[in-house]
Amino acid sequence: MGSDLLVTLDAVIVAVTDTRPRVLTVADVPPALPSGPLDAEGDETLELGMRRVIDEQTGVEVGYVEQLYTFGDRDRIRAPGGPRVLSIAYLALVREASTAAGAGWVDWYAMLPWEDHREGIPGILTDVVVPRLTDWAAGDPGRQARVAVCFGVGAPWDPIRALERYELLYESDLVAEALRGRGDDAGLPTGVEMAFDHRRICATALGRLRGKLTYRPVVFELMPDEFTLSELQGTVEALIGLRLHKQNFRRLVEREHLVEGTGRYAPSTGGRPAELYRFRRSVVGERPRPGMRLPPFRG
Amino acid sequence: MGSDLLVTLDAVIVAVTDTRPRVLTVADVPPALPSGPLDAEGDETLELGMRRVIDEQTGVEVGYVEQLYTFGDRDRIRAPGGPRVLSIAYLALVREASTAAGAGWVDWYAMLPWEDHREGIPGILTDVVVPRLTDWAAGDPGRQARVAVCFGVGAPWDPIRALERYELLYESDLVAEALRGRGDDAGLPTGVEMAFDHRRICATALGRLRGKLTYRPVVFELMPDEFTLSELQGTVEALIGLRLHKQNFRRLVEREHLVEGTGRYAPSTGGRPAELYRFRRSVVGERPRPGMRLPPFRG
DNA sequence: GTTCCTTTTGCTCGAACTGAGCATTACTTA
DNA sequence: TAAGTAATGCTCAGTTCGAGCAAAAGGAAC
Repeated sequence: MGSDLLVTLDAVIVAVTDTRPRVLTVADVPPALPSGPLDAEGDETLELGMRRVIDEQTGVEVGYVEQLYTFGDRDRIRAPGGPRVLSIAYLALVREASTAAGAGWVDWYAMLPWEDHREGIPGILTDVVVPRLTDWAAGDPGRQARVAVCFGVGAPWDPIRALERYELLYESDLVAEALRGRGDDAGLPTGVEMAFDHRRICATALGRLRGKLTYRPVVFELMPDEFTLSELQGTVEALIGLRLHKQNFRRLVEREHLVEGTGRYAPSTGGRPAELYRFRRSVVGERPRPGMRLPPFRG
Repeated sequence: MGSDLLVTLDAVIVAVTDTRPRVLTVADVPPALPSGPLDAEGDETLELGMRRVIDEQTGVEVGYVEQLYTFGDRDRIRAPGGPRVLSIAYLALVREASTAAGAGWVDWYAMLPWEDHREGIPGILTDVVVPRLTDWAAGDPGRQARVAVCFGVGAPWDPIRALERYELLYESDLVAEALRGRGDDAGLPTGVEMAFDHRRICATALGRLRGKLTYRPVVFELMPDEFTLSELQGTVEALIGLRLHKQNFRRLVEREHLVEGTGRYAPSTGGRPAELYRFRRSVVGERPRPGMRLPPFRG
C-alpha cells in the first residue's frame, strides 16, 4: 500500500555508575537516542526488534526492557518531504556503563538539570525556571496551578512528574527544542538540547522509572550481583533525585525482604565495613508489589 | 516507500453504569474494540486521531483519553498476505453508557470473569482456572511461582496484575484465543472471546486503570457531576473488583479532600438519605498524588 | 404515631507504618 | 592510642490503616 509512514524503535538505555544516572546516546552534536526502523518482516515482536536495534547501534547488552510510549505527532520530526515518523520508545536498564564505539553515556541530569534535588533545590530552578514560569503564568490561574503542582511551588515536589515538568518548560519556551525553526537561539541555560523530541522521551523515561521503582524491584536491574546497602541507596537516590534517610531506607529493604546478606564485606572505604547483599529474586513471588516506597512526597 | 505496515488506533472505552464496568465494542460475533487506521496526513497527533476514530465508529463522546500500549507482534493478526498491523491502544473513560448505532456495551468482567472478586473469589477461579493452572505448572517451579503471584494462591490477590493473569492463561491454553488455528475448540468456560488480541488489550487497560486509580483521581471521569459517596465507592469497587470498608472509604476521600458536599441530598433509596458530593477539581493542584489508595493488597 | 428496617454518617481503638534522631560498632588514619 | 568515618542498631512520637460499634435519618408496616 505504501502509506508515507516510518516506524522506528527508540531506546532510553539507562545505567547508574557511582550514583550518577546516565543515558546512552549515539551522536554528539545534539545527542540522540539509539533509534532504528522496525523490520516489519524480520522482527517477530516489537521488543525483539528493539533489542536488535540496540545491539546493532550500541553493542551494549541490556537486561530489562519495557515499552514506554509511542510518539507520533505529525510534526515531531521536521524533514521536508520525508515520511511521518512514529517512534515506539523503550526503557532499558543495564548493569554496566561500558561504552561502545560511536556511543557515549551522558548524565541524565545534564539534560534535565531541574530534576536532581539531591544537593537541595538546584539553582537553575530557583534562579531561572521558577521566576520565568511565574512570569509566563502571570494572570492565568490555570497556568499558575500547573506551575505550582509540577514545580512544587508552595506544594510538594513530586519526582514522578518529570514529563509534566518538561512539557511545561516546552510550552513556555524555556527549553531550546521549543525555539527551533524560529531563529530565536536564546542560549537557554536549561540543560543540553537533544535531537528531535528525544529529550521529551528522556523525561518520559525518568518519570516512568521513578514510578516503577515504588512498586517493582527494578533498581536491582541496575546493580551488580552484590552490593552494599549504601550503594543500593545511592542508586535509588540517583534515580529519584532525592536524598533518603539512611536508617529508614535500611529498615525498608529489610522489612520487605528485598535483599539478603552474603556474610561477606565490601572493601572498606573509611568507616565500618559494609556487608554485601544480594537481591532476593524470590520476593516477586511472595509480596504483591515489592518496591522502594518513594519518600517525602510532602516536601 | 511502502513498507507493508498498517498502523491502527484501538480504543478501550470504559463506562461504569450502576456498579457494572462496561467496554464499548463494535461487532458481536467475536466482539471487537473500535479501531481504525491512523491518517498519517490528517491526524495531527495520535490522540486526536484516536478521538476521530472513536467519533467515527461509535459517536460516543469521550472525556479522558490516555495512551495504553502499542501492540505489534508480527502474527498478532492473521490475515494471509495482509500487512503487518501495529495497533496503538488507548484507554478512554466516559460518563454515560449511551449506546450508539452498531456499537454495544459489554460487561468488562464477561471477558475477564476471574477479575471480579466483589462477591468473593469467583467460582471460575477456584473450580477451573487454579486447578488447571496447577496442573500446567506441575514440576516447574518457575511456573508455580508465577501462578502463585498472579492468582494469589497462598499469596495476596493483586488487582493490578490483570495483564499478567491474562498472559498466563493464554500461555497455558486456558483462553479461547490461544487455541485459534489449532481446530481445538474446547469450549473453554473462561469468559467471552474477542477478536484478534483485543482481550489482551482489555486486560492491559483494566490493570492500567486499576493502577491509575491509586494515584490520580480518574474515577471522577466516570461519575456524573454529583454523586453520593456510596455511588463513588460502588464505581471504585467495580473497577478494582473488590469490596471496600465503607467507613474507611469515606474517611479516605474526606481526608484527601477529593470531594466536597453540596448540601443537597439524593432521592432516598430505603435508608438515611445520602448527601450529594462533587469532585473538587482543585485537588490536582494541591496534593501530589491524589488517588484512592487501593486496599487489601494482603488478601 | 410507633416500631422496625435500611442506609448514611460519626467515632474509637489497637496495630502497623513513618519520619527523625541518638547510640553503638568496626574499621582506617594520624 | 586517639580521632575520624561510615555502618548498623534502636527508640519514640506522630500518622495512617483495618475493623468494628453506635447514632442519625429516612421509609414502610402496623
